[in-house]
Amino acid sequence: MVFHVDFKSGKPVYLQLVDQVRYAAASGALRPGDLLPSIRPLAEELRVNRNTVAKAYTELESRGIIETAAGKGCFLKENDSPLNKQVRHKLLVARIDEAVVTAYQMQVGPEVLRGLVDERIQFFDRKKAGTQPGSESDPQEKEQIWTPTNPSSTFPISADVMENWTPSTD
Amino acid sequence: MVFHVDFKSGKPVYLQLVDQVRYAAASGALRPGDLLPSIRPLAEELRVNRNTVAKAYTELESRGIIETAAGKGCFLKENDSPLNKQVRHKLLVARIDEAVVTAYQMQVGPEVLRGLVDERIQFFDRKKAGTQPGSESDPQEKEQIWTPTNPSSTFPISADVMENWTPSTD
DNA sequence: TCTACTGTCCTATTGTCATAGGACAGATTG
DNA sequence: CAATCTGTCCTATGACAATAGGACAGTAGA
Repeated sequence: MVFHVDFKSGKPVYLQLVDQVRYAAASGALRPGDLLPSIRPLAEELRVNRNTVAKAYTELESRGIIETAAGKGCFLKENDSPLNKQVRHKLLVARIDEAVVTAYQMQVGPEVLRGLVDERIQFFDRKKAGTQPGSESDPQEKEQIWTPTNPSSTFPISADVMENWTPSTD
Repeated sequence: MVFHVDFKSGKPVYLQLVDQVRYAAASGALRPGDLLPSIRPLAEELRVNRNTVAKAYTELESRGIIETAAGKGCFLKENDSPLNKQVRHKLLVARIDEAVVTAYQMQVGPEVLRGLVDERIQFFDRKKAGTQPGSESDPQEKEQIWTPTNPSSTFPISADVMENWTPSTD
């Protein structure tokens, strides 16, 4: 698992790390039981304070995504949210609604939206299938995890998106 | 269009207003050309500073969602984002990925996710159909717009979700 | 033109977030 | 036990976001 941070993105570093772990777990690049990098070395590698990494890990633990033990390290947990079913459903619907509304404003119709959703579901599932124990091909492929481009849900949009800004027209 | 703010949500008031307009536009509760409440009266009604409302409107204008004219007021624009196609696509995929990853962590499988997406697409489309000129049934229904429950993409999750928290198990 | 409405700009204050370093505590290894 | 890993807690600080009030500017209608 290779982490990286973008200081120009405007997004807090600790949230960048949180999302990288979340996405890695969802895509199968990280599997339950996997040991995450320990705080201090990772902080040094990324040139950030160790508390920034610690904050990310704390956040992940509070979301039930990792398990942490002083003296041992941090491990990816089995995928089970600490939230009850009703709350999980509510949380998910909120994200879906956000995507649906965004699709409307991005002038993407329902059919195309459904297609994109399918595409992204497959994108994550395909990666997971490729990392099941016993079916690994190239060990290095496990390192090639994908990271979110603009995980922040609020404007101002991130730098890499702004680079492609044009005043109007398609 | 009825606005309301939740001061306990932890989400900035101006963003709450932005999302309410976004969602109202996507659902058809607000239609192009519609006049939005003017800044001062709305601020007074919501018990917030006028600059808070003004900031929301500025944000909406920068996203190409409303048009504003000093001395006249703010109007909902025709739906056309100022971003180019590539950027719009990128932004949308980011939201979709966020939903897909959330689904994974909420232990919702691909089939159920697809079903939920369909459901929410229809939810917004059905409202839009009901507000097309010439097909209105109950005028009061136009005021009954839906507002997002937890549009914030980051923990801590909003108060209304926390109320339903339980330590574990479905 | 006068009044009353509209939105805009400038500046100040407040609070919180993100980050940082020092000191502490549990676990492992030799 | 000593050394060295691991994560944790406490406190401080800098920056920025969110909100607020005063003064200004464009528009409409009597």
